[in-house]
Amino acid sequence: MGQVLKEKSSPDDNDNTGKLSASDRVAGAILQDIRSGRLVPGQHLLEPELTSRLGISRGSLREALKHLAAAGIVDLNRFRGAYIAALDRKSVLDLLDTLEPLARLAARLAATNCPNDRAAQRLVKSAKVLEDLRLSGQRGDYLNERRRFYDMMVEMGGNVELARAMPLSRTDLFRAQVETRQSESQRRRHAEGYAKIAAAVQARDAAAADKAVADHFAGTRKTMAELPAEVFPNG
Amino acid sequence: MGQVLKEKSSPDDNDNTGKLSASDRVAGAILQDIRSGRLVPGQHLLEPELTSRLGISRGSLREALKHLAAAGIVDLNRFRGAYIAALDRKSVLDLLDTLEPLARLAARLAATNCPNDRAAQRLVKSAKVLEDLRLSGQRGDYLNERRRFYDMMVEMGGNVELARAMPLSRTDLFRAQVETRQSESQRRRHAEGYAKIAAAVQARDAAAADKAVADHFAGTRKTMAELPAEVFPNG
DNA sequence: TTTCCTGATATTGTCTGACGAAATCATATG
DNA sequence: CATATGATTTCGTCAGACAATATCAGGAAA
Repeated sequence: MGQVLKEKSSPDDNDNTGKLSASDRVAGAILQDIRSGRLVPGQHLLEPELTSRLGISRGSLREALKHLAAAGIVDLNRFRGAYIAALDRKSVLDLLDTLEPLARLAARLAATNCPNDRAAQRLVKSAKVLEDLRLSGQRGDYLNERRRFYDMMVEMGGNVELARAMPLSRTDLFRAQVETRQSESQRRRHAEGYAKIAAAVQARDAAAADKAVADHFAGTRKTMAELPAEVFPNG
Repeated sequence: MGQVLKEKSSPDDNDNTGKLSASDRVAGAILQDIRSGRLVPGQHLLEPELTSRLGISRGSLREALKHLAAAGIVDLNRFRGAYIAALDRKSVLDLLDTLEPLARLAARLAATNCPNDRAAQRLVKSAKVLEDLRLSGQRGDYLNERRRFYDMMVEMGGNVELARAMPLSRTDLFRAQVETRQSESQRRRHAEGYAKIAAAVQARDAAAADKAVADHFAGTRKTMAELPAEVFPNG
């Protein structure tokens, strides 16, 4: 699944009442722990540890793990358990190639279909928050806000299928791997990318939004090329 | 989530031994039943019926349903159970907008990175099989071969993340809705689209492959516009 | 010492049974 | 006919059990 994992009630939630099932809470908690750094890519998830820590039964936990596996967040190995997925360099570049056309579509749609000025302003605000968190905030806060930025942009575009297909949770995963290894200038480049995207959307300029996303991805590819091999599994 | 649901052992399978878990077998069986028409969009899936028919426990079934829900194949409603997802007209058009850039990327990659002639020939062969099945075959056979075509093309391109992100299972879903309502000419247009894509890939012409996919999607949009409202839920 | 085999332990995959919560259905009542 | 009420169904979740498999520790052999 493209993914389709959010923690709060959202269009793709499994229930419409606002109450989350146990497995959804668990899936959200694991995602949150990945963004915050509590769980790291490659880490082995033990059922006994998780069930006791989260206070749920094995059945609910296993449902959550199936959900996360479908989203590519964890790898399930028969009789060996669940591991937080770890992306090697090729997978990261493949993921960027895959995400880019979807993100560009999202940006074009947001610029075209932006329902009102308040929505665009929220996007700009989110970009500003990212700029602030880049310096002051915790790592998890930055990644949470980044996710919020994408979710908002997709929602503004009004294409419900896009929200499903965009592999944002998987991107969170590689961001979590990379986040602590970036230089200040790389971090700045990243945060500024969102500001430019938001500005283009606010200006209702679809072509500029498309280009802003393309530039943003080019910057990310540059950063990936600059990172040392130890950041990725298998050299 | 893009999807990530295959029935046989495949790159995204949860085990590397070739043996499938019970929940994966169930998920595959449900997908197959959708393609073959045994299960129709909107249908309510009852746990007691499925556990007895498939001979598995409720726990395994629920794991499978979580997996399918993450892929957008079933809707899970708290205390109301699982329903085969049904796409209204807007969702179908949104899905086409989302899938198109990914399919074009897949075609370009396949044309560029096609490892050997045999692979390209298999793609052409698959397109021919589709042309045959269009007339003679069962509905499920056509949709299965169509899925195989996409899987092959993606694999030829060598981008593993693309396989995850492409919402092919969700497309199966809307194909299953639409398949029996198409005219002969619409069906022919669809099958011929694959032949043109395969030819461009075989010629190693990325630009032509990209255009062939774009044309194919344009044809599908046309077909969607021609279909009557009763094909889709909610008019 | 190093390597290989073997058994003990740990972990997962799966099933069964149970119970409360919520939805659905049938019936009675106005 | 509409509505309220109780019975039934179905789901969400848990606890416990057992088999299959992987992992690890310790001993035997080179």
